[in-house]
Amino acid sequence: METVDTRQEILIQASRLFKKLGYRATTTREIAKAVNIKQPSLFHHFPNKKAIVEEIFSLSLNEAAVRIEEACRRDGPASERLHQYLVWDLSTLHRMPMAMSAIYTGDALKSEEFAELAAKLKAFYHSLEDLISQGIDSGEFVEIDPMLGRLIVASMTIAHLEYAEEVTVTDPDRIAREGADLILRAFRREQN
Amino acid sequence: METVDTRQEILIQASRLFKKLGYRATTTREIAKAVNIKQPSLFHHFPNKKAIVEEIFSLSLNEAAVRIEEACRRDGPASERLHQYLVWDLSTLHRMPMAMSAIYTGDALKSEEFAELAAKLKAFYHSLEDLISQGIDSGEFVEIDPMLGRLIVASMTIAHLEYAEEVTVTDPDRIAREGADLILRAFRREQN
DNA sequence: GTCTATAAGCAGATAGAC
DNA sequence: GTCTATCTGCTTATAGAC
Repeated sequence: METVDTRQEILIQASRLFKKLGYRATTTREIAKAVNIKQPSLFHHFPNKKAIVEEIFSLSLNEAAVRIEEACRRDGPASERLHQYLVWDLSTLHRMPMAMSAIYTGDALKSEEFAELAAKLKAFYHSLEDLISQGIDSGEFVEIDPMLGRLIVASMTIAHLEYAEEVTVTDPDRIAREGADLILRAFRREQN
Repeated sequence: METVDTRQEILIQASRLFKKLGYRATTTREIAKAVNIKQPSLFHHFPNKKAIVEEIFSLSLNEAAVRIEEACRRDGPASERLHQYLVWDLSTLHRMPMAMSAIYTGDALKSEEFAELAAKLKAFYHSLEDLISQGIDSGEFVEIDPMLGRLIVASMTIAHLEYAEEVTVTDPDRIAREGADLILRAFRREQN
């Protein structure tokens, strides 16, 4: 077995355990057992436990941060730009072999140990609130506090992610489109 | 200071720490420090750390489980029964001095240690899915998997709870009504 | 009802052989 | 690249004085 496979397997098994037990409650011994290696072997692939969660996080957040910022700056209806972003986000996440909902649901980034990751996430949330504000100003969305809008988008994204992790996804693109539609329903003003 | 006050204060401070750090990551020393007592004094009020989280959980779940089941069996439009339930749920949670979102967001009930609590929550979710199914069958709600509907209701409830914990709530009833309206928007079919 | 002292166990991480 | 053995520190919880 090549190194890269073990590395990938660590990320997959760790994400599933983080989802089930939480980051702090998941021990490096449990991760190692799921990967079928002994606990100290983990430290050949990652310098520490924190680095595992950071890599899973980066996998989903780095590109998302760029794309949401782009969506903020583009022209056109805010609801369409948000919809496009959500379709990309959901289809990307649905394709990943890791249990991505673990990251946002879990306890990891709430502790001060992960202040840097939390700051990145905060910047992402700021762009999302900006985009929602644009939609409220243009009359596309109902008038809610953009912060509440952001919390709803984030929580519904996680809910949809958890749903897709339970049922068998055959067409990630279709389920991503349905998810984006559902999220926008929650605060898009009726057109007719 | 009376015993009951210290007990209550432990529940409040513990819930805030559970929300911030997660159940497993919050140490009994940290809880004790927040309450201004020493760590072993906690064990005079609660037999163990688990009992603290169980009490916070029971505070919100016991009555909720009875009420959602009643809502399932009553007559009338399912959307109205769900709305009434959500208004009660949100206004009750918004009035509590504990950080109630901690319980559902957190890592606590995912571990096997809390299998009993998880079973109670599962029964609650079952009733919620039943009520959503009724609304889909009657044409009040859009046609989605009831499981996805349940995940959305639960995640939006938590989002609204987190929102109310951030901003200062002056009128719990009004904000509860607005929250229930917003949650139902997500999958109620337009009437006109 | 709160304290100090401490037990018993488990965590993440390192050393060094193979 | 994986192993066995082990260190150090921190965790929950108990014992028993006041």
